[in-house]
Amino acid sequence: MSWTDERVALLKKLWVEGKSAAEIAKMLGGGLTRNAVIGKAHRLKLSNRVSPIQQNNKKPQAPIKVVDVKKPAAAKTIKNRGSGVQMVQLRERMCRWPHGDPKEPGFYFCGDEIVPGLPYCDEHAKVAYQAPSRSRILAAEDFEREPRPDYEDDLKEAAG
DNA sequence: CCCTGATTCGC
DNA sequence: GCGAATCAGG
Repeated sequence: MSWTDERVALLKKLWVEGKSAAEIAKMLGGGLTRNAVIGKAHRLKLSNRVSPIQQNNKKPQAPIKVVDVKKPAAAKTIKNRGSGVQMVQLRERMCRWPHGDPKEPGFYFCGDEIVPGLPYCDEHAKVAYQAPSRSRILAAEDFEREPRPDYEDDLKEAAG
């Protein structure tokens, strides 16, 4: 793949919209890497997007104030694990165990490494799946044989 | 360790 | 011109 007019146009558009280089690379496809995108953006002199590092000038989007995320005692009650992550930085492999009220500014997720197949880290998985019913044990054995991404039912069941 | 953009430099 | 490697920072 090369930089056709269309792809350059799309690059410009997305870049200006504030998408990250990695995101743009994926959207453009063709096996482009974020480096390629950045490099191209550079040559196009699109670099007016202030990198997070150079100076922390005004960002184009919402400033997402990280309001003083003090780790509540509850966080350490379970264990001193989980660095505590904001929703925006939550990744696929991060524990989704919530801390605090989602309506409150200091809300965050555990963020620790998850147990494969579960939305939680090992510690929180224990809490979430306490005293498993017989059916759950069977289900658990199931995704030990094969990873099962659709754990939504378990979430509902555990919550309810 | 996950991420961000910036820069360099051989191709 | 291109982009991987590297750098510098969150």
